[in-house]
Amino acid sequence: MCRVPVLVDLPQHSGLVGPLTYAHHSALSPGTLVQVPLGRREVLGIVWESPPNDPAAGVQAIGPESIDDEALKPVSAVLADVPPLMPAWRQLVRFAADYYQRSLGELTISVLPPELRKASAASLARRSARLHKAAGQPQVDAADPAPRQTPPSLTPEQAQVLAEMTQCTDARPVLLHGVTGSGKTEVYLQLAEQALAQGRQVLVMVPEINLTPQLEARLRERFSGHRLVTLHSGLTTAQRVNHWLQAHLGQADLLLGTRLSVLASLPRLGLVVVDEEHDPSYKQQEGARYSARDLAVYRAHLEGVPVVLGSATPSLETWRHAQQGRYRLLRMTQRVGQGRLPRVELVDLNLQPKGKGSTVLSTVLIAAVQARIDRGEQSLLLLNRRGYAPVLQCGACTWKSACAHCSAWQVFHKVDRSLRCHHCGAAQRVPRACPDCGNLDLSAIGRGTERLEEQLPPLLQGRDGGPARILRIDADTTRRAGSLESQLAQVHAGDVDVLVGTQMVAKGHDFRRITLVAAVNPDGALFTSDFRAPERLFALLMQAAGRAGRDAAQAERSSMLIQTAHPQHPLVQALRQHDYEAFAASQLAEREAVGLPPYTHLVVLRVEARSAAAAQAFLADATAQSTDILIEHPGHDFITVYPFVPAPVARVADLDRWQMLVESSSRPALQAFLRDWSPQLQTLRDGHRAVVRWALDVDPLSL
DNA sequence: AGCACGCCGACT
DNA sequence: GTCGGCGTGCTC
Repeated sequence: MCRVPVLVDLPQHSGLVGPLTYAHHSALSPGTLVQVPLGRREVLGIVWESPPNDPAAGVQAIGPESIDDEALKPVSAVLADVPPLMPAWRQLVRFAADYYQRSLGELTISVLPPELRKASAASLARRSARLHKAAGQPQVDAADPAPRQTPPSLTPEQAQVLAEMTQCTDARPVLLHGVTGSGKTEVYLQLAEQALAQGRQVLVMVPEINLTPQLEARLRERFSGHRLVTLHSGLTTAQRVNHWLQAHLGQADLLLGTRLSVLASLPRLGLVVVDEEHDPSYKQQEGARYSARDLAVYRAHLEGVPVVLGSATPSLETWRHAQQGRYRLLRMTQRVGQGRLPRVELVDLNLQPKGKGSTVLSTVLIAAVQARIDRGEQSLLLLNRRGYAPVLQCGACTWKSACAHCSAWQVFHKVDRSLRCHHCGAAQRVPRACPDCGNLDLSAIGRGTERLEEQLPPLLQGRDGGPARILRIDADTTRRAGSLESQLAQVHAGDVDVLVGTQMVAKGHDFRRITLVAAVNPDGALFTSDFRAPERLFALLMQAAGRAGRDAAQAERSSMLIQTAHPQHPLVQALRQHDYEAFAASQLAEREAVGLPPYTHLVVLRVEARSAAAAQAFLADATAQSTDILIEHPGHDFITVYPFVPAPVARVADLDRWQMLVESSSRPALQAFLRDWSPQLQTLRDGHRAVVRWALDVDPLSL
């Protein structure tokens, strides 16, 4: 009988952090998937290395060694049809669990496809057999070496970038900083081609796969002789496990996926591409809160393969790495073809006549839109707020449409006459009269996309003298499957004059007839407490600007209009010049001055409790622990623990949310601190029953 | 986290 | 008299 260490899905607070020991008649190599009994159920496990004997821990009186062989439960089944997960993969998940403070078992099992977790050994064997059989068949693609798409001729910049990346051996991650339309994708494709030619697998990551059907189509077309699979949460459970297995078995050569694909098994990995690396979607916001971009860089480093981070507006973290020389910076400043970035014009809202209501649509903006209609071109109006109005207010008393469950206003949606909370989802019909005083006059304060859509028609005239054709695209109009596609098709067909939308229309889509992009009301993000808001706004507006003027013929007439009351703001000025680097420099200076990332490293302890008092009590204990640790360990210099504060939205769905920030200029020091603190935090579980959830967020996106 | 066992209220 | 509330305790 052999003792087999097996990782199972047990959370950090179970106290059983390492592998459990099972019995098996023969030794099993690490990485093997097994089914084991756990309590009263049968669960998926993965064979692991034996935990290192820690001499500092002294005699292990109650360690697994003390359990005699007869008491050990046997492994129920070995999933022999799935090859063991490779050492590099195991090292990656070990690092991730450690860095993001999750139990190794939980992280490791949770990144395997859900279907695999519950699949019996028998059904898995069936599935795996099918795949092997399919792989054995002469593949359609392999048998028919379709005349490989001849790569388009490269721009000088693309050629230069490729030459630099392929000719010199430089292990650093590459930041490919290229303006929208400069042809970053072609660079990815050529690099992928080289990796594939060497028999390696390629991982291409995108923020949201639904927004990049073009990229998938392009990869499939270009690499028709290779197998490409996708991995994202939109797949059915069956597809997901199939695609995962194809990657793991090495049958798939290309994996295109969202953040979760960074933890897929790719035994022949030869290249990692992270497109739009600045996108916040790469940060997981629950469970193990990992940054897929950061893990991609780490993974590439582990496996000694190149990694390319691409963006027109890199995250400041990445930009700083490039500035310091830790990443290799390669630039592409020209648009492919004769395309140009649109001219940026500012509309100073201070100079607009202060009328009521209509001020937000300046005469300049309306005239610009009308001119596009008259020429048969399209306009895109961006307003990052859905619904009709963010709040409803009584004209006679102080009543406002507050959410009963959150510290937020319920948003007025006129289409279905509802008030909806965008935080907890609570919805109700709009009251006929003020619930407090009975007054019938309720007024909508502020504006969202619905209201913009409603206000435009009287101000515009269609080309044929009829009404202008206006289409709104936001999360509300695209709820049904396929509706985004059909609405985009309308735009492409030219059945729309003016497109009104939230940020979802600014991302990815390649519009050919849009020659005007207008930011209706971007000022909010200039002065929020969210320290990353300016960075996000800049990226969004740069990306939106990229929607216009892709077509050489129209580039001359393309422009972006920014309505702002702060035309002198550095962000606005940088935008006007399409000057990412100036913007980054000004933001970095601010971050350095106030001690924010990338100059410091952050961890946030987030707590959700049934009452503010319960959250505070928990955080008070957590604070006491952390100060004790800092006193005991002089090695933990450079750590600052800040007083706990309410979260920006202090109450959501009847739970009070509080948080405390820990900051350090040294990442290793912060990690060392967390290794001490995290296990102590687990002990706070009992004694704080009113705390519903808490989590450590390492490298948080927002505070 | 699951999933037990384990004692106290309203119902076939 | 049972069905079921969720309190606390364990999982090799």
